[in-house]
Amino acid sequence: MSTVSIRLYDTATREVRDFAPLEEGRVGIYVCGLTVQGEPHVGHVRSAVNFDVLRRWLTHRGYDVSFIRNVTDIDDKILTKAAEQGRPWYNLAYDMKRELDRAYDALGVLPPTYEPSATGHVPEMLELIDRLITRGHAYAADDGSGDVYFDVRSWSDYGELTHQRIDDMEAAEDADPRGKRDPRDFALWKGWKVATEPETAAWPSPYGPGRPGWHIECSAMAGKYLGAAFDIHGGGVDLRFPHHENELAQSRAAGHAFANFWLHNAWITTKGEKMSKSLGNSLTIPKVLERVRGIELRYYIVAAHYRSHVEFSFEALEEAATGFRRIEAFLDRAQETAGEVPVGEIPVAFAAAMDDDLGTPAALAVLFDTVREGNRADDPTSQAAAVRAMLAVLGLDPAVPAWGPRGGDDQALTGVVDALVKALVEQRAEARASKDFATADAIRGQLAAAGVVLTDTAQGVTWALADPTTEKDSD
RNA sequence: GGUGGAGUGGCCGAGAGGCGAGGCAACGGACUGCAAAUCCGUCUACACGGGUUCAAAUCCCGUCUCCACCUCCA
Repeated sequence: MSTVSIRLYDTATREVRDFAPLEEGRVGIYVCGLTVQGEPHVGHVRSAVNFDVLRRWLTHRGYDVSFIRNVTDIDDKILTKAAEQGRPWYNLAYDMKRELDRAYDALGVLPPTYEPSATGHVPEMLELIDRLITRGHAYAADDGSGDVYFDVRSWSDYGELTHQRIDDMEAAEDADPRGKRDPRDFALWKGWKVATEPETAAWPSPYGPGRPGWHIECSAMAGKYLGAAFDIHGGGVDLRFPHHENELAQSRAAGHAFANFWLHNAWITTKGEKMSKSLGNSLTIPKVLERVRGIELRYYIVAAHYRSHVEFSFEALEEAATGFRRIEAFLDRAQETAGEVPVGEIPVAFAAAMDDDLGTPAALAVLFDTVREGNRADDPTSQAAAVRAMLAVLGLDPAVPAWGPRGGDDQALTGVVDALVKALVEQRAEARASKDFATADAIRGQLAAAGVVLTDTAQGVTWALADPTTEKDSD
């Protein structure tokens, strides 16, 4: 196990480096999850899928992976949106968290080892803040606001993650310096604004009632569940600065070595702009899943390298889905000719691609090569087994029960339809045997009209539901 | 102003000095009663201008265009 060398791109050093865990055989990963303030969209889910693949690959390589992904369930936006909607902030946050869980499930993202939430870790954050104040890297504002800030000037390494110098940074646009000593100082603790904020959003602290700043939660929770030093910290590119830079600064200033590798996934944009800006909710997960299945959306995401910017379009998504169905069709055929296909060994070339900074595109090329080889073979069992192994490690094995029956249909119903279709298939076979092709085609036509597609193969006739995406152009 | 990233064939999307990634689409062929699927084959590109090299999509210089971040956006 320890001889395999996985290489990963580390944002901090700006290079692909050999990955070695701090502790033999174990890997700790902390990924910044979402602020649960709205419905999750394709972009949000990309991060989750990318890091899910990382986790699965490390697990496949024999590491015992501890995977922590947080939920930010209190912040300015949650408070603002909840107020707009006239409901308690915790109701909005909880609601959106459940929505997010559904999205993760729909995309086959494994549950993390643990999913800590900010509101559940206020004491840990306060402890860290206290430590920073004691060490001279943070201060309580003297403007009576109850805010506590991190003192960036006190930490000479500030900017090390994104390689920026403090003096080159633009000062905050919000202009209101409040009680900051330097405009770049960031909030560790935000005093309760009695006039505008609900009492439920304030926690007691030595600095007065308030709530945590954004960055401090990740430092506190990563420290609690993964230790002062851990292997990998992940998130979207936008989080590099300020979020990760600040996490790093406050953690190091508190005396923790913190993350060894920093991984960042690139964006999915639509029409050249960030999804969060895109009009309306057309790209929320539930909406997108009206067009393709979750496993197909996942495939689309996995087909691009995690560090490559992806320009989302439904055309490209459906094209990808078509490609994925080719893999599924191969597995179906293999199963029909050879019975249950086991999960086999992963080809060396596939593993090499994955070891090289999670080269999923190259890995998929190996997968498709294997599919073609299997389609050519008299007995496709070994190729099918390899394909299943490769899919499994990408979280794309359609045989995994979590994906449910094909097309989302009920298993029992499928059995009934199967019996009915088989009866018609027999009638058609008789017609074909007596060269009555008009009747044979009529039967096939009837089935097609009902959404059942027949395929004649050397081994007999099979049926499948028509491609749902081509049926759904009505709206 | 600072820090990063990108421009690849009809489309998506890899690669990062030589030996044509892969997928989707299209076209031709095989198979088929027909179709579908599958297989075989075809089309085959690196934003622009210079340069280095036996050899450049890949390295260097310059130009253009686009994107992200710069204090609570994955």
